[in-house]
Amino acid sequence: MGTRAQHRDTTEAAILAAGLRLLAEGGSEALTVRGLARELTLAPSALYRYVRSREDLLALLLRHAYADLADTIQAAHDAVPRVDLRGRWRAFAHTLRNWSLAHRHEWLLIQSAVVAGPLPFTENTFRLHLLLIRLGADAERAGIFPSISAPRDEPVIRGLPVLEMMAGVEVREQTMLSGLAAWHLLDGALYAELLGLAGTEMMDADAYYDAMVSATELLLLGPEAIRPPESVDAPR
Amino acid sequence: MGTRAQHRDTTEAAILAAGLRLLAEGGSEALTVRGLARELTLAPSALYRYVRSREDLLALLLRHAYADLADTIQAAHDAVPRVDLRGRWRAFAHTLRNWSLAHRHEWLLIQSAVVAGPLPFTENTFRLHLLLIRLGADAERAGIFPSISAPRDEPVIRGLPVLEMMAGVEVREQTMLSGLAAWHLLDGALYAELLGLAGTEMMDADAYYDAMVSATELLLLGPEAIRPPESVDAPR
DNA sequence: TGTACATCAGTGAACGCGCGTTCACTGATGTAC
DNA sequence: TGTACATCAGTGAACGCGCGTTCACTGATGTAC
Repeated sequence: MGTRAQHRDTTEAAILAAGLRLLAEGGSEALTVRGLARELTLAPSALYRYVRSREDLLALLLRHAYADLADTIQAAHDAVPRVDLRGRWRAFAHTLRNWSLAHRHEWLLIQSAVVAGPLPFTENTFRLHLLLIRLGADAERAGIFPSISAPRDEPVIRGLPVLEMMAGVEVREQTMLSGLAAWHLLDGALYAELLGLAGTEMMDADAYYDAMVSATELLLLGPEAIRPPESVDAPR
Repeated sequence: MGTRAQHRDTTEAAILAAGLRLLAEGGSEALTVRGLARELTLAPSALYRYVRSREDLLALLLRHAYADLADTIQAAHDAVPRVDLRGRWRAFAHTLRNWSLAHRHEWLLIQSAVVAGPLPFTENTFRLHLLLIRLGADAERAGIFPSISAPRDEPVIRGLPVLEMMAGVEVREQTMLSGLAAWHLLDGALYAELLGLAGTEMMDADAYYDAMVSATELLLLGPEAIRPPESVDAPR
């Protein structure tokens, strides 16, 4: 690799790093072309050698965030023995929160569709969905079926067959719906916590999230699977 | 009331109306002092007779949105007979979505904490919390207790006693936690739908939300309370 | 009923700001022969 | 190994833009006596 190519790589890395820094400090609003140039002590125009527009820049960071979140959760999930369904879900839930707290603005970027228009769906976009569907398939194999109401004649999740193909497993629609419901529950709680919505100031945040995770377990595993109170402590 | 006071009232109303229009069309970014002045064919500076700053303007609309949402849900909820616990919850859940779809950007304003700094907590801020706590109290009276895991020694919701006082009823913490979990679940689903997050394009949105509501019922009422599939159709 | 003064809505010009993006340029790195 | 040309990173000035906010002002509405 020549000097030129090397230099380009390090500059691209520097752009990504500085972009994440700006994002972490001031949110997506703070991520401006000129601000980034300042951060890198470059002329603003120089950035246009690496990026087509500000939109592009945001999309770049969005992709990075997606991939990082998916990597982190995947790793934590995969570290749990396959038979430990509850443990796998808890790894998902708690890693989701930990990552989000550590990367607030990246999470908000992912969850806010700040980047307008048709999003660039990368292969990362659905990695967590795939993780979820496989977990659901294993749960079904273990005889766990969610008591969420059955769908009508028409499928609710039209794309389910595609996801099943990608995941290499099949699940009932209800199983997938339960998984998504549980995920929504966590996301809703995280929005509230990260945005400081009304009510959050009166919560013990950690314990509150634990309670929310417990609620998702009720959804996914049913009431008989809820542990007795004294052993509720979730992994950090 | 003199001509002057009358005029002031109508102008204030016009500002609110035009503000909501701008918000509906372009989101909170579109709500600028100059844009609003244009909308009202006024000089930008004229608005400073009615509003201290742009922040103030956003806070004004935020308060309005809060009140409107709470009013709407409250009314729908109160129209259901008190004994019909499921019906009351469904009224909450479906009115929440209907209002949000009809007022996307107002809902996002409420849910995004766009207005920085310490929010002006009005008496509306917790009206839905109070509705929820009363519903929970009635559920307990009917012998329904959520199977969400019990809290530790320390309370998770430190402000619960205050809410109980405001609501004039008492509930177990678990009951409140279940209610909040259910609410988060709906909010999470709404964020996904309104922001067009990954995955939403493959859903039948109405049926999907119905499934999410069904999941919340599982949380709140337990599995034995889930209706058989054929009568699942939710009220619109 | 009339006069003198105070209040207040609205004007229009101006301020300084930071933004995204373009463009002609310089000088260094790479390539072909 | 050396020369001629092409590629490419980065510069610096400039563009037009819309923004929030201030300020001295005008003219109409209200008030006190």
